[in-house]
Amino acid sequence: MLLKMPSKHTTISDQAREKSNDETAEPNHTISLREENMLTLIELFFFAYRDFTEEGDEILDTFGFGRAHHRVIHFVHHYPGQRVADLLGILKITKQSLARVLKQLVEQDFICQKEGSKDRRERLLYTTEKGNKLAEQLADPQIERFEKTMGNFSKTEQQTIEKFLFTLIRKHNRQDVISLMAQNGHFPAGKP
Amino acid sequence: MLLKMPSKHTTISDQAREKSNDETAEPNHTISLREENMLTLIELFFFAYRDFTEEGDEILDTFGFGRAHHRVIHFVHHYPGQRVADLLGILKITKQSLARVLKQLVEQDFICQKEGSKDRRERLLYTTEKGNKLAEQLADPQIERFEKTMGNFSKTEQQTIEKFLFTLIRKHNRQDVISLMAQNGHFPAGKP
DNA sequence: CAAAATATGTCAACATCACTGACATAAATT
DNA sequence: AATTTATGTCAGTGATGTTGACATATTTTG
Repeated sequence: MLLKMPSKHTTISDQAREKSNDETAEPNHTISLREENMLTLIELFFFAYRDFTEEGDEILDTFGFGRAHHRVIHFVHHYPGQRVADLLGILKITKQSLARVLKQLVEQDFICQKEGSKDRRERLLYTTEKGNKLAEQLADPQIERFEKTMGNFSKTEQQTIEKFLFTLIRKHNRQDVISLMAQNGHFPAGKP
Repeated sequence: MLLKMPSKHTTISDQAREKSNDETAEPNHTISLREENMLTLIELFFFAYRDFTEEGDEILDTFGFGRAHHRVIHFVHHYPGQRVADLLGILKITKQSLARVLKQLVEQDFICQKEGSKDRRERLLYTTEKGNKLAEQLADPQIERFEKTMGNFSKTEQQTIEKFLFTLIRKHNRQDVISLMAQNGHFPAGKP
């Protein structure tokens, strides 16, 4: 299934002609070029994310898991020792949404829980060996895709891109992201 | 709810200490710095998209709509005269998923359908006046957010960012995106 | 023209993932 | 001792996605 695929009876120029003949086909009179450019970026962002998430799904299917499992196992793997509350803050989902997914991952031995040493109410989350394997299997194609993409850009450009992504994060969430990534010695949008 | 929020009894340095004392807390021995940098970008991409999609939801709630409605009305508004099949290719969802949402939007007079002039089987999709209003109401905060973000970058950097997003799209989908955007005179990753 | 392909719509059944609100337990803090 | 916190769990609900089958109208093709 394709977008506006030129076919025998409908070429792109046909469509353009059709559109210009149509009285209801010009809703964007009031849109400035600047806004139009932003819409292009917004749509590219949508398509990029659409494609980005598409890849892991086949792997997940073979385990009977979905994207929610992916996200949980990714963040537990990359930031071992998270509390449940931390994960809720990262994923911005409710406790019940997380609980269902987490329960499955623990029962099937992808994730294990350890009592907090200071606060024994806490359940610190770690991936098991089995979980590590799955996490890496899921991360590999995404890493590869980003490596390929970033390979097209200079170091400076790569910093621009990192800054762009960081700036898209809402202000009130940025410090949380920085704190999280600092756990692995990473500092988005400029190393200290 | 926050990420690893420093609280009275658990500071970030406490957590670091706890982590380094923990024998299961070092799963990433085999990960290269390059891969680590990619994981940072991947997570920033996730957080950026998470926050990006978050904003429209309050507006949508007041109409009893969800993100699926948003996506449909956005693309119909910005690219008037799409066929149903085109929309399926853009959103990459199944006919039934689209049908449910589209039906609601048509019934409630946000979108109208016109018989194709060449092929009368086609239902070309357009937004109504009511639909235009909603589409613009939904687009405005996103446009504003991107304008603010992009305002931090030079023209050259902005081109880098556009190219980055375009390159993240899977190769076999890029031509479709180009064809789509060409309908509005836009050419991602380099004007011709 | 008759047959095949195409565009769309629709039905039933189902899975995932999100939500809310209420409540329980254990442990820490006040 | 009372309160707050971290977590887990229950029941119910809704949005969004899936598959597969089938119907209709229309266009294209042999």
